[in-house]
Amino acid sequence: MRLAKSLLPTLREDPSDAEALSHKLMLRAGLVRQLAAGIYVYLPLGHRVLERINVIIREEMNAIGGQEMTMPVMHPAEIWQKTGRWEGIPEMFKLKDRYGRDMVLGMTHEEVVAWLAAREIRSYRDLPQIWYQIQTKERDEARPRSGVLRTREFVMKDSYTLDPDVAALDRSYAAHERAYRRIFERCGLRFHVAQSDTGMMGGLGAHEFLAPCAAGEDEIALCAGCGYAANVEIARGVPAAPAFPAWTREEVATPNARTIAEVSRLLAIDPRLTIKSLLFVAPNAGPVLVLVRGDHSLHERKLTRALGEEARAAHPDEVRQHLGAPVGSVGPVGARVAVLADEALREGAYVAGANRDGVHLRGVSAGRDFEARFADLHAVAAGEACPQCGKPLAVETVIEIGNIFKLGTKYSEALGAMYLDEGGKEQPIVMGSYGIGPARIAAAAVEQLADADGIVWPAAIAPFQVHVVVVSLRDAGQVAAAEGIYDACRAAGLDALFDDRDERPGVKFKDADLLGVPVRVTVGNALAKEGVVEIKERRAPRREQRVPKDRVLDTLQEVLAHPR
RNA sequence: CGGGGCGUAGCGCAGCCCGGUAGCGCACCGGACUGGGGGUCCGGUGGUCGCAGGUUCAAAUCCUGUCGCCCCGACCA
Repeated sequence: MRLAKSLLPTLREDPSDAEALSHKLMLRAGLVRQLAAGIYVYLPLGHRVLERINVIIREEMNAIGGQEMTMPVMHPAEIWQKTGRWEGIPEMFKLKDRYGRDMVLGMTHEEVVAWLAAREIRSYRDLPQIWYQIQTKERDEARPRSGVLRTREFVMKDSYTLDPDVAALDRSYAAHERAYRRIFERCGLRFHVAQSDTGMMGGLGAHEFLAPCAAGEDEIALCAGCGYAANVEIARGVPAAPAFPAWTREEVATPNARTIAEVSRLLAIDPRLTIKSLLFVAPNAGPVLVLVRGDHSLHERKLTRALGEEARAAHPDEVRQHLGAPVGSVGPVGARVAVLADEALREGAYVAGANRDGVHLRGVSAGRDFEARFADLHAVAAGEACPQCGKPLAVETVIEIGNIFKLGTKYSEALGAMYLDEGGKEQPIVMGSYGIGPARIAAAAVEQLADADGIVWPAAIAPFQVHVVVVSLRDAGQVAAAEGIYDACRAAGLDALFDDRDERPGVKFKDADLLGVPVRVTVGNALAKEGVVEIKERRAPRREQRVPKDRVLDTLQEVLAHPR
């Protein structure tokens, strides 16, 4: 591609709307433009990156027997009503056709797959199947953000497995896990595979593929010792217990001290020796006093799981009503509501609110001073012990780039996707569903590899393999040599970008660094003086080779064959 | 949905408090010089100041409403 006449608008400054590194760089390097909140145009360069990622995904999906197809973006409401997902999903775009019929814009395709399977799959002999597509999804996100990382419209590779039973599903699931690992490895990403919450998809199990990066939205706990990795939503860490002083139970005056920090400072104790008491109200169970250790924070997803329903934080007047004391002075002793405590509080004696303003209780122990149900409730912090091997856990910020779910029979039963087994008995098809976000792969690669000068693409997903820069358009020798190199690259099957603009060299070099193409060939003064051009790797700018112009292609192929 | 911020030329911003001819840098167009890390000089083009209403002799500026975008949180198949 020749730059002079291409739509490749680079920006000298960071756009004011962009915060995340990948957002800034993808805008600056001319990969994308934003049409509306969470809705993006992919310009030619961005399109190329996505296509290269999609090629890798296709190869690996085909390798495990995936069959590519295309399902509709727009669906009749009926199939969603049958599975019960028509109601209660705020992200669903709903619309009506001209006759007033309800339609939905697809955010995922379990319903369509189950509908299709209900018509086309009849016998155990038809199973297993792996169906996939690379197609646009629409989700009315509450808060699109971070550029291309969280959008309302995005392309997704979604695949679905159909199996006769759970054992077969396990095999399809394992095949996907292997394929996903290969895809992300080939894309040049650092990533982790972690157990995850099955969430509203329901189902038998799930894993997420997570790429560490600063702009991430999730956190995972990782164990370097045994490889344990889990989203903090479900990760179980074992916090070290503090040294408990030999307290007898007594009241202590804590005037004007409400927060854990204030109380522990006033009493000159370790915050780990305090209990944080939070009143929640559950729709069915009513008020629940939730306890975590003073230095811990409650993870609300864990609370939801422990309660079996979603509770909300109580209003200050509700706290007073149920416990007779203001927020900050409440505690479990004598509380006339159910108490749910984090596992970390099973042992030891703590300082807790006394349900009276200005007073706390010292030496409070679960079991002796109050009754509580225990559950894992606190968000895992770095340094807690691994639940499997006891080594310290690390916590990393990550972006989800793929997920795999064992769905079970929820969708097939709702839509009548049945088959006849060997005994002639009708059985529901066991489904799995699996997603990858190509745009997130691209953004995660930018986040992980960029340096101060711009993007550094992994060779496998770079928009071009070679970036040819001619220093001076006035020098006919340079131009002829650069044209020759550009033509030779293309003839050899290398994707090349040719900066043929009449710009000063500095502008071209800055843009080349910004765009992040793996290898740059510079045709400049050294050509006339020494008969050589320069070949430089984007990721190793200090290493530069000077090669005669007829050796360029060989050198390029060598460099590209051994990235980094 | 709760909290905060911002909408002025293609991009980045000033002007707004204290009403009175809409400005700067970059980009863009023409010219001259220059040519290895975002050049210099000369001359230009380009703006319903997000939108609507109000106050006023006069509104980018004050008031009311509204739309859009960003950030934090909630949410997230």
